[in-house]
Order: sequence, then structure tokens, then C-alpha cells
Amino acid sequence: MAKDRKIDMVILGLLFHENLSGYEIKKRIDNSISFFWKGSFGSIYPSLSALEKEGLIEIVPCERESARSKNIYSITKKGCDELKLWLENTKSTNDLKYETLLKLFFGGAVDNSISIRTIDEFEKEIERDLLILKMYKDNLSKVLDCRDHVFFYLTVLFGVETYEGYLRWCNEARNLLRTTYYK
Amino acid sequence: MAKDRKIDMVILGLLFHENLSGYEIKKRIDNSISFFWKGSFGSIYPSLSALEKEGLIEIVPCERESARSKNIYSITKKGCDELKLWLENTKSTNDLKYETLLKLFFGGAVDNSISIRTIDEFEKEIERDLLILKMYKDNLSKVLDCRDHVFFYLTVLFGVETYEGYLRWCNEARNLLRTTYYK
DNA sequence: ATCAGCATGTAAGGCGTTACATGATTCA
DNA sequence: TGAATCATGTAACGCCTTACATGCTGAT
Repeated sequence: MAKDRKIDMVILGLLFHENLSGYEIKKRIDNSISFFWKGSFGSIYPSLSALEKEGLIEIVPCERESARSKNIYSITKKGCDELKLWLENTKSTNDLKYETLLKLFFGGAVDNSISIRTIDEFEKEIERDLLILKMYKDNLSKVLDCRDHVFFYLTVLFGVETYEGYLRWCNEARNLLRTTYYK
Repeated sequence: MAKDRKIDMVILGLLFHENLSGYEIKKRIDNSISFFWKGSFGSIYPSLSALEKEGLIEIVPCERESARSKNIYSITKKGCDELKLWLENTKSTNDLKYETLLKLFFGGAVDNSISIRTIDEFEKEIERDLLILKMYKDNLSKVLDCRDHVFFYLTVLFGVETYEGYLRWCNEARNLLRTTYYK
């Protein structure tokens, strides 16, 4: 397996729950984990081929419905083992790239009003996404008796907690820029 | 200029404040912005060459101290313009990849104790980094009369706010996993 | 009939990391 | 004199994105 191709783990993780096609995997990523991980078709399909070649996943032979160009994959025993190995490894890499903060850090080169606009834009996006996260939170909190939902709930909680922190910061930051003398 | 090579902007931003060598740029990145952006020598040196070829930066002719293999760069007028253009563009990409959350999301495949260990590891790292951030915050808060420091302070505030959110979440998440029945 | 969504895949290219190679300087 | 740090750079490689190419299916 590729050394650090985390998309492999995303796919194995999703297939651990249910059999899926590449297209469905993309949808799962977009709907469930895109707040903290992304994936494109250009990375998903090659990864599926590679994982199959290595015997970590396999195509589910489709009964009836002939001539359909749709490949449903399932995880193999070997794939489960690989997934668990990764889960049990405590070392995780969290790679964050905030272009917003980069622009703010270099705000000395422009008028404060520019930096405030950068914050406004960030805030707008966060407010929009927070609404979605809170909706998820409400819905999931009603079905926490199912173990599977707990894990989804945890990541949503993470989103809500950090996004609310972002919004508090937006206000602090703007106030500071407003009370600071302009260039 | 390369379409999306943000390292170019990091370099231009740093050179806007002071003339620096590639090695010093690396240090500035590690000490000041590594919480939200990273850079390696393997990306810095090629970027410096490219930026110089395009006339956005230039080598400061070093007086005395001959035969020193040290290139100090300064930003040009053209470089400043490019930097400002980027700063004025409100569209920013914040690209977050939390392997920690990925592992938690797929926690259904292992015992809850594994997920708790993943959280513990994350918490340890955050606690360590938060100490540094708070030290920065304390020091910077005393010199906010200098405009330059305000921008650094803002990014540190961001770090403190989000990291404290992380820690609150660690406790919530662990509690949830402990009160949930084990596999 | 046509448009949106389902579905798979490839190609080009960009960005970045790690590891390697090399050598100067400084300080104990 | 030896170690740490300063200092620059290249090569290999890996990951991923964007854009493109193609065709089916189902609803209006």
C-alpha cells in the first residue's frame, strides 16, 4: 500500500460499514467528512484500483442488472486488518492551511479595512457551515443509541466547538483592527 | 507567477517587513506561522529562484564579507504590488486535514479504548502547543502599540481560541465514548 | 428530447515533502 | 577538533486537483 495515501483509509473506513461504488464513496465524503477531509474522483478511482490489486477490497459480483457499468466494492479481511492497524496507530497528522490567517498575518502591507473584509468573508462561510453542523448535531443527538452514530456525532461536535471559536475570534479580531490606528 | 503557490505569498509577505535569506525565511515560518502554515527548504529555495527570475524579489548585493554563500533577498515594487493584489482578494482557501478526526469517524471498527487513546494523543499535543501560544499572547499583548505586532497577535488569538475549543471537545468526546457501550 | 444526476476513468500538471549532498561558521 | 547550527540547493517521488472524455438513466 502507498505509504501515506490517507484516501486509502477513507475508502477502507467507509467500506467497513457498507459496500459502495466509487461515486457513492465520493458522496459519503462530501456529506459526512468534508469538514475535515476532502477527496476527488481523481484520487478515489485510482485508489480503488490499487486497493483491489492489493486484495484489500474486492468488487461485489452484481447479480441481475447486467451491463451496468457500476462497480460496487466490499472490504476484505485483509482490508479490515489494514484499517485497524491504522486506527490503532496513535500518531496522527493534522495538516492545517488557513489562507485567511496568512492574509491577516501579512495585513501590515494594506489598510486595516482590507483585513476586516478578509475576516468578514471568513465569518460568512463559517456561519453558513455552522448552521449545517448544528442541524447534523440535532439530528444525530436523537439517534445516539446506535453506536455508529456516536462517531459521526463526535466529529460534528468537533466542528461545532471549533466553528463557534472561529466566530468569537472574528469579533475579537475585528474589534482590534478597528481600535488600532489605520495605516 | 505560479497559479496557486502560496509559498510565494509567504515569502513576499515576510520580505515586505525585512530582507531575509532563505534560511531565515524558514525560521520565520517555523516560529511565527507554523500553526497555520508550513514550509520546507525544498519549496522555499525553488520559490526564491522563481520569484527572482520574475522580478518580484532581488538579491541584496552584500557589501564586505566576500565569498559568503548567503543570499539576502529584498522585495521589489512589482513584488509589493503582487502581494497587495493577493491580500485584497477576499477569496481564501482554508484547507484542513485532521487525521485525528478521520480515525475517530471510523472508530466503529475498533474498541472505544482505541479512540480514546487517539483523543488523548491529540490532547497532549494541543496542550503543549497551547502553552506556547499563550506565551506568545502574553508577550505580544504588551507591545500592541506597534502596528506590526497586532497582526501577529490576531493569529495567535485565533490559535488560543481554537485550541481551547479543541480541549473542551476532547473532554466531551471522551465522556461520550466512555458512557457509550463498548463493542 | 433534453437536462440533471449517475457513473467511471485518464491526463497533465502543480505543489510539496523527504532525503541527500555539500560546505562554512561558531563555540566549547 | 568536534558538534551544532548556518546555509543552499537538487532529485525523486508522492499526492492530489482540475479538466477532460464518455456514456447511461430517469424524470419532465
